[in-house]
Amino acid sequence: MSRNLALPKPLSIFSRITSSTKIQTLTLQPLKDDDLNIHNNIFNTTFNHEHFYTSLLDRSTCRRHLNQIHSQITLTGFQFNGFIITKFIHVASNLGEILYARQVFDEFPEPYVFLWNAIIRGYSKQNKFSEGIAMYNRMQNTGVGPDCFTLPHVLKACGGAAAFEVGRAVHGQIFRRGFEGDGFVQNGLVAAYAKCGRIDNARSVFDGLGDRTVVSWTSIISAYAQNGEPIEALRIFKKMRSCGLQPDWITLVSVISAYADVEDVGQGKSSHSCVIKMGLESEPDLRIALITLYAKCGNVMIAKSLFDETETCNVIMWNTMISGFAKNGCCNEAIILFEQMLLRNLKPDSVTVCSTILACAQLGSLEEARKMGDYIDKSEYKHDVFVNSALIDMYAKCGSVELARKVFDQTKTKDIVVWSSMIVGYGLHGKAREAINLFDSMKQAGVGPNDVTFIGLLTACNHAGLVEDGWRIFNSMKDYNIEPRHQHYACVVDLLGRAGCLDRAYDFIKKMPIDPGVSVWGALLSASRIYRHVALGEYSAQHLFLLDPYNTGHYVQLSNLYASVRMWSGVARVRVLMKEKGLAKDMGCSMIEINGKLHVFRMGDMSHPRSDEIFKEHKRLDTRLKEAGLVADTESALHDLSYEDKEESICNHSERLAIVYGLMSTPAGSILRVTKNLRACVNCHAAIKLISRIENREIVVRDANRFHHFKNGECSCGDYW
DNA sequence: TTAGGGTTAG
Repeated sequence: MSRNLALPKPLSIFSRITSSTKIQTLTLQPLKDDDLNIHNNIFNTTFNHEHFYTSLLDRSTCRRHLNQIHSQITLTGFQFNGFIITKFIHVASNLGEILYARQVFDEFPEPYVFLWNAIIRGYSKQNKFSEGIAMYNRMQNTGVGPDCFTLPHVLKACGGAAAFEVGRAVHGQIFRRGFEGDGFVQNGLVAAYAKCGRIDNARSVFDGLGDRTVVSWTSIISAYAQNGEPIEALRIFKKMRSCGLQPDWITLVSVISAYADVEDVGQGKSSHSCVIKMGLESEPDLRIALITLYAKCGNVMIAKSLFDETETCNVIMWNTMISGFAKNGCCNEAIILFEQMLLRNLKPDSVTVCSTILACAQLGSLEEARKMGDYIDKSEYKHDVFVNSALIDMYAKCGSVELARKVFDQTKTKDIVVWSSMIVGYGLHGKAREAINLFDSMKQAGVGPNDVTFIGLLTACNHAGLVEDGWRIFNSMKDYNIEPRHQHYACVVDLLGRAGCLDRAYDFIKKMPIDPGVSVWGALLSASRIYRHVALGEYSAQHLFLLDPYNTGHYVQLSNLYASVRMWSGVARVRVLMKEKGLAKDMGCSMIEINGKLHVFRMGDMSHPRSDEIFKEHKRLDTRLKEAGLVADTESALHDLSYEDKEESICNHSERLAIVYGLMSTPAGSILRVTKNLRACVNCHAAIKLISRIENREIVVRDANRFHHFKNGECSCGDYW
């Protein structure tokens, strides 16, 4: 028998060994130290060693068990028994002891295919894909050919490492060795190609399958779902059903995730009922898919109740809920959940901290960001590339490009995402020179740019008004074989439009090789509003109302454009349109953090406990501003108010209240940081510049679009936003 | 011993 290779004669000690029946009963119980002490309970000479060691290994739960079993194996001379050692490698790698498994593998003189399968499987299971592939190559170099069990494991490794070329080579071997009819191998190929993003290759393997099982269907459905084609995934799912096949729980995970991607909460809900009908609602991984679905569709409370109902949540479930909160703007809830995790002594993984960092970035509070930064600094994730790029993004979005740069400088292995995050960070703050210089250093470091790098560069040029640099950068994209996407075109339109080159912007749109989307028309409308170009503004708005009819922002922009040229009838028309669609203007809202507590203000907000003092101080400041020469521009949108009313409602804008409260509650000379949900208005921008001078304060405002650093009466945006 | 899924950064 091949698996009994090198089986030595039993040593004398084995003349007194437990009976097989006794071992059968033992397998039902967890391993105890006594079970390992085989010297004490040995009688029977018909003992089956393989059975005995398999039983012990099956019940092992830790490295200590493995150590003891391994020394027994060696002591009894079974270290060359292929069957026992294969089992050992299998169990050790399942327990995460892949290095130990490898050590035992290396001690085996001439491993045959079962042992190779076990070690390759071990590496694949532990996500050590390149090691798995390396072992596969070594196996072949030693003259051992793969069998139908080797191939699915090595294909999994190819998928995990996104090693398309290796996968294709394996595919060739499958043909040459005649495994092309094996269902397991074929499904493995579909999955491997899908994970490499080669959906066409995956599809052609699937199309060639004679016998399609639920696993085959699930493989191709998830292939489309993972590659950004959820609609095709769902179409294939329908086809599978029409062939009379019932989905199992893994199929449903992929289907629900496709519904989440297309944000079809209705169909998602019917899958949820299907899950309940099939009695699968307590399956943790299906819960994760459902929580993602509800969170992505904006039903964050349903997601939370599913989360709360779950007795023992695993890390991924916590991650799903934290990122679900963050994506729905519930940043505080996300951070609180992270803190709860720590309080319960649950160990966050790198995904958990990335999701929480994202929540901090969205919240915009530098204080909260610093806390997170300190936590990471003391954690094992200090050198994680994902975490570092998230931190760079967070600090930049929380107003401190300096802290972002500090993390950037401390990041040892800088991948493209780390470089791009920093470039995008500079872009956000209008630091175009720094962004372009960093781009040069990046190229010198041998890192090639990607599409996001260019978004950062173009945004930087936009905010700094560097039209020609931006134009040159956009045109250089083709040198790097990067196809511009909607956002890049929108950046260029914005760049040209803001600089007043409206005709050039419009020409540019006409020549675009792809259909202009919301962002492109939005940029043109915004430029038309700045330069009061009614015809172009109306034209852009027409497109926007078709493409994105429920976005309040477009209506407000058009209305402001009409108001700026005193076309009150136009303003009224837009109002009617909004009413018909059931839309209301977004309420401006600003936040400031004082001593770790967030204070939120809306326009004319009287709800703050210190409201009286705030308004008194506001009035005093207003008088000083007027004395310093500030005149409100009352010509925008508020045409149906009297001059005084207009002036009052402008002065009561939320950011002004937040700043007044900040001035009252912080020591002289300290920096104020305010976050606003909409874009800063012209009046407030002018007022804040003046406040920074007369109060001698640096004020950092994050609006919906970018950062403004106000200092000594000037703003970093150079009045260009 | 073997295949399919779910959470994360710009």
